[in-house]
Amino acid sequence: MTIDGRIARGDRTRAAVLDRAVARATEDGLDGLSLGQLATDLGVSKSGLFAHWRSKEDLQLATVERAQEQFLEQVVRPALTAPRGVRRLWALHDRRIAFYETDLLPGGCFFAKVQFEFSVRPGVVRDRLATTFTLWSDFVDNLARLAVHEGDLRADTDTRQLAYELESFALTAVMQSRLLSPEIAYRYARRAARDRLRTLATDPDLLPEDSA
Amino acid sequence: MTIDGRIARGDRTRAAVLDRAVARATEDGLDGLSLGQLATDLGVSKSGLFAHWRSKEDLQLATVERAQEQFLEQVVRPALTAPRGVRRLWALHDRRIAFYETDLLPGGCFFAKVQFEFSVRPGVVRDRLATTFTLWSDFVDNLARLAVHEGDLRADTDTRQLAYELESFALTAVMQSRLLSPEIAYRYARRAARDRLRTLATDPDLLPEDSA
DNA sequence: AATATTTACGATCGGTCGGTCGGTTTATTC
DNA sequence: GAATAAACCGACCGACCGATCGTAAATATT
Repeated sequence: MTIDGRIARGDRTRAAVLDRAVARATEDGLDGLSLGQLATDLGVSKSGLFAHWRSKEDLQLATVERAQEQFLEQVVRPALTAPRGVRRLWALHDRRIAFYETDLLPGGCFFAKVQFEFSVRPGVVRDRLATTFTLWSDFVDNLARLAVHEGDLRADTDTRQLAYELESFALTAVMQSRLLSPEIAYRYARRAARDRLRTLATDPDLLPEDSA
Repeated sequence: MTIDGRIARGDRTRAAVLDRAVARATEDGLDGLSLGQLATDLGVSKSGLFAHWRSKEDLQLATVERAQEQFLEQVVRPALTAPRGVRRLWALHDRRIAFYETDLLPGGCFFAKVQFEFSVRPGVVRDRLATTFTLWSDFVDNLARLAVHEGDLRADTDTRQLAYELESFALTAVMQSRLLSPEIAYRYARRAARDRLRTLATDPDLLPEDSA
């Protein structure tokens, strides 16, 4: 046990490992993740990892959970401070598609990468990813419902459908930005979301102009 | 050399290997693709593969090309027989999102899987994938331009943007169908595309009703 | 200071990977 | 039927993988 208020050594190690694991898995995937490389990166021994996690799959699961935490901290929570209504919805989408290409996480989108990696392989990791996806989708859905309630979106808006479409634009932007050009991909993703939100908005002028 | 009209032995082997490679890579990725497993599946020797391709990367490239051929043969070409105008555009999208979940290619979408796998890794394979993507995107763009010319879509339609959005819906459907539920994912993808096409169509009734 | 416990390490295991090599089989040509 | 060349195979290599184990160092408790 440890003294209250003081962080245990093991906890610090675990945190460092998982942060690094998220970064590496974003590039190489959760399967391509090499425990030896991961340990070398951090200057620790590979065998030490097995003291914290029983198997590679356990570490993969923990990595997914850590990535989810990062996402909630750095994307979801800041978006809650945005104005309100459809503007908040827009801010959330905009922050999301920009999130994975800037200084925050320059390696790309962890979830886009990993979701496709495990989409065809049943197991605990895939189940965990599905949970993450549902959680995010529900969050967007709730924000959209709120926007409807606040009068920014039309009353007959299918908020679940809207959440799906915003997800689609973000997902494609992440892929295209690497495969082709980030500028083009972002312009498409932003415009698509803005146009969609405008068609559902009670007042189209609530959304910013096309600043491409 | 071989007698005319008769297929060389090596050609048949190459074709069989690549077809199998596309299937396996769709599940495990192009990196996760094991040459030993691939050879065992086909009842050939692993070393024999190196007689046809110099390295694994060479085989990966050939696999991408084969997948593109399959896509052109089974998705693009049949769609050209569809009526015309916006209906043809719709038929193409519909066929595409259904393509990867039916008996045609039950393993999922090869390109969705592989594009994310190589989106962060520069190299010849990624360049080849970008080519494939551009080719597909241009094709949809051209069909959309044609639909404009035929009077089905509004004259001010941004066909390139439309191609991007249709791509987004298909991409997300492929991922969601595995991660969550195929039925739901397809309903979303179909509805999103239909709604989008309706907003751009000169006559919304050209598109079928929501048959969900 | 002595003890107990967590944490980390080096060495090593069995297994799989991509790739090589020498030799054998198969099909075609003369 | 001999000669030729493409196609193919089994055995093997070094490198790397995830995982195990006994032990040493660091920390906490007494």
